Amino acid sequence: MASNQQKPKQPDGVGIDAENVVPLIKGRRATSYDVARLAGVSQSAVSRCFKPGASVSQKMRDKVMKAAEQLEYQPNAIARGLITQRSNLVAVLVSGKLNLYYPEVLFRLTEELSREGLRVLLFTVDSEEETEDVVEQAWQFQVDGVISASHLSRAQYEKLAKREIPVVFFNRYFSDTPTNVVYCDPDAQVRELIDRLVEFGHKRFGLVRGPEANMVSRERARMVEEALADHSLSLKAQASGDFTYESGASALQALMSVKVGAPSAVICVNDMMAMGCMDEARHVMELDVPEDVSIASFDGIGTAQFSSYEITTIRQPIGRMCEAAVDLITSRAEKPNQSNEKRVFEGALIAGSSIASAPD
Amino acid sequence: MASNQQKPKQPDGVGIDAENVVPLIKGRRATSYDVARLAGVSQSAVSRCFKPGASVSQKMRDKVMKAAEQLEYQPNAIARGLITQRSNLVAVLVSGKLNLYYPEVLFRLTEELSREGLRVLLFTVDSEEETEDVVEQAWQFQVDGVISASHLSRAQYEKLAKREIPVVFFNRYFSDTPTNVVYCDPDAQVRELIDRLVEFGHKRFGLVRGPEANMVSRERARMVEEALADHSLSLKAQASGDFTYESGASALQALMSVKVGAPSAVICVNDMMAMGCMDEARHVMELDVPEDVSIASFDGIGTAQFSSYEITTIRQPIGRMCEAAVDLITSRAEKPNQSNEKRVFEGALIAGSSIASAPD
DNA sequence: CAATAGATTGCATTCGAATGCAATAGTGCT
DNA sequence: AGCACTATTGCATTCGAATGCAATCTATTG
Repeated sequence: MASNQQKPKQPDGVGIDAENVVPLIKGRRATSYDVARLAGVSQSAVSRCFKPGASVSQKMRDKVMKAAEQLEYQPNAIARGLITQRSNLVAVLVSGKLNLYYPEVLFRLTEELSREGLRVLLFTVDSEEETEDVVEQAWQFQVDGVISASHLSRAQYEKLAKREIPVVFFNRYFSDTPTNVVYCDPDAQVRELIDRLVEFGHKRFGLVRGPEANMVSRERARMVEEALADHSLSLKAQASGDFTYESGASALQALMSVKVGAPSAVICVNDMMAMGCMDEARHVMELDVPEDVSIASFDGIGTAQFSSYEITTIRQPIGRMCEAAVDLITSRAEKPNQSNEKRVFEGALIAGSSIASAPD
Repeated sequence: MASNQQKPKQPDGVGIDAENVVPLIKGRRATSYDVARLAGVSQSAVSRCFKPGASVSQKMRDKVMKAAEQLEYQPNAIARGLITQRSNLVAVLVSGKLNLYYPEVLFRLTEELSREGLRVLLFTVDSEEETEDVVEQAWQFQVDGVISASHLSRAQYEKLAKREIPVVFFNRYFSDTPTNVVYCDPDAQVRELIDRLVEFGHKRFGLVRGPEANMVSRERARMVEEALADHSLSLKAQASGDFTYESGASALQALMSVKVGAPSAVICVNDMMAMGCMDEARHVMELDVPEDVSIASFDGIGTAQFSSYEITTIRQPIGRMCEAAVDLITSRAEKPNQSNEKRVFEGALIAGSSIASAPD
């Protein structure tokens, strides 16, 4: 062991701290053995000094730390991961599409994870087909958990579950399979929003959905329809997009291109499409928002509150949701057999300037 | 070796493919030894089957692959990293601030890296002080390279360089230390932009900078000043922000709050601040853009082209820059001793609707 | 001062895959 | 069939840190 490097002729005696200063070969990392040799202790002692809560005397700790500093030693996370079976990596799956919701979630998650000593292994996923590759990669890297804010096919989810890798779904879930979920339920706020719009005299509602396969979109759409039904109203027009700005713009065209009875209020299932709608209305169709058409949506991303938009929207408490997601991961990483948990958060209706009384 | 699990009473003979179907204990990963046992071959054979270009017969490959599939075996990237000294991880440093330039770069980099079989270890860094931690983490994980689109202190850079970890600076560099750099040089487009503004009759220019310590901001500001000097003009007002929307909005207030001689054209060193300026002008100060004040900037992010903004800006070829960054990393990971390289790209002037003739 | 519990330390092994080297199998040719 | 090569395969070791267990040291108590 530790017989790499031509040994610098060291006396057999346990020369504490002798001139063992290994002439660090350029580019070669110092290992725990190097530190041990320099400090005149065993490798296990070095290992223990870097493990919080291990039984080490102060004298030992000082000696080792001094040597470690001299050699710029840092424990090798790869080797540690191999033996401990914990990589300290968490795979985070987001969509690569231009939907600014994702960066907000991603950066927040990164922050929260790093607070727990976990690093983010980032994957962008834009379709179910891609999930196979991603899951395989995550598995290869022995990630301690997976947080998915994007697609994750059921088959791949089950592969992870079977392998006992904690998975947390961020604002999405399978309706028929229990999983760990962090979810924002905007039901109450949807009612509040629709109430308000109805008070404003709106009767013709349009909806811009996401892809049919998307659960968040379906749920939000369902809530809108139910809230309308409470007022004995129903959707007059629908269109769908893919959560991007551009698709929101086209959707508005579709909704408004009817001869008569175009909606006076349009609800989009996310902010990004609402921004597209609003711009299309104002700058292409020359409609006033909110005078000619009211627009409201979901998410509460920063951009949608820029003063060009000020969209009335139902905000997700992203910060608390990210904390919860990380908490679910860490607790499951420690005790793998915990049952699934669903943490639900309320939304918050943000009053912007994108809704107003219905035109006559 | 491989003597975990109660051995299922297996005959000593080299039973090729006998009933060695290890009853995979739930949660335990299959290792190359498990596959080897089931296929009746050696562990090294399994390893070779998963190494592209290794010398393996077709018969062997079939046997191993069949067994691997049965056990859902995937090589363990951690163990592989330990022995090969390559982790296939690349640390990417971006700013966590709400500047939408970063997500664009990040997602694009992720895509390009994954094309090369590399994974992104994400770090958000918002100040020089944070870089120490980040570099230490990156080092612990034995990353194959670091791409920094955010802060990275010189001391930390040198630590990485000394350890022969390839580092690529994305659109930033130290003026006095050679490094690997991918950079967009907008010099020609700045001249073009200023020419155009001068033709439009502008004489009073304002500039919104970033933090003084930031190189990109300094360079862009210098180019603007030089281009103005070519027309015997100089800046009439300056303000600075931190690249965010909000700071752009405040900056505009500062620039315009003079009694007389407020600038008729404002250049921002990034799009995000330009969006803030524009919104502040239009929605708070009730100025028309571009009639009362022209606004132009740098970066060319998607959001700045939404029809509420359509900012005239100098776009960076982010796609090609990301490709270049990845290329620099991979080539250095293979041959560590290559000299530093700086790849410079031209910008492109995007004509938006945010500039017009100077008001009288 | 001896005895004993408790705190430290070192030894030896382990994690899972890659690889140099030696052994073996397979091929082509005369 | 015999020989010379080349293509495959297996053996044994390695990467760097963590950890159970045994050995040693320290402190406390009678």
